[in-house]
Amino acid sequence: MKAQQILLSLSRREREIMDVIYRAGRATAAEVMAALSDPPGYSAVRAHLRVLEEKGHLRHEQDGTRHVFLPTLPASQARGAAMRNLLQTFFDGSATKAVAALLDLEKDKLGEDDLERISRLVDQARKEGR
Amino acid sequence: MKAQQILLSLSRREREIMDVIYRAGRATAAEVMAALSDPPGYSAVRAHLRVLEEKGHLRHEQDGTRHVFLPTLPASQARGAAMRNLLQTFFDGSATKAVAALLDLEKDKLGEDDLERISRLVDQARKEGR
DNA sequence: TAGCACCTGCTGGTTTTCCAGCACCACGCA
DNA sequence: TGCGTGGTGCTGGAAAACCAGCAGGTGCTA
Repeated sequence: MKAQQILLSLSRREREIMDVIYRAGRATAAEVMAALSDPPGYSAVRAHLRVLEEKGHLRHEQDGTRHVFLPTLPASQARGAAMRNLLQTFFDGSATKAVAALLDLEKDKLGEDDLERISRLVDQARKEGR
Repeated sequence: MKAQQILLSLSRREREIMDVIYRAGRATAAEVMAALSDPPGYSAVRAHLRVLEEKGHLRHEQDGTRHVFLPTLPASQARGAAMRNLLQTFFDGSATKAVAALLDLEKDKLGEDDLERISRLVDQARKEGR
């Protein structure tokens, strides 16, 4: 399945749950429930997790007696797909515009060292592009 | 309503439709339908648009005999909210990581002039931060 | 003016989502 | 061993989403 299609195949709650799990990396049902906005009951969360696992978006590992859920699609790929989508929807496909928005959005939080690091990233990209 | 909450208040189709409209800036029902994946009938699209308007996410302008729909929330704010959300979900809140992913994702498409432009953006942010 | 193309508003029924409840199992401990 | 805690799987029914169809309006043109 194409990563882009995944987003469209998820219901609202399902997407929210996937977000939580990507954010955390891995999570138990209780942790997912705690992170949800306006959380439903525990069994409801579990039902969603089961469905997501059936659909192939999640898998779980046994940790003692309970399950720890993690995404099937590696975070790196999910990141890429999400970023691409954002780029298309809001930035006209232009990475430059996205960087501009990013810098503006975070300007209060970014320190000199962060900017220095970003600067080096760009320099490196220029070298490689040559 | 907080911009973040908006994302959660939309159903799958609704979100898809909002994406289409943000992408286009403004669109008629027919245009929205054309842009949807696995598109439903024309009346279905119209029903969604009506609901979205009732919910306050869209408004429309008259263009001759038909309606052109546009987002209530300005694109700039929607962009910010979406970016912030992406940052939190996939990049641990770190703009630096996001830029790195962005450069990597688009490395084949970015020309020297793009990188030059991005570089200047960073420099400017550094000056302003001082 | 009649017919056509294209739009709008609304409604009802199917499908999907969403959730709480229930039965059961494993473990720790008095 | 008996009980409490905290996990699991499953199910049915309410609520929401989704969609097609229909009635009606407007403007164009033959």
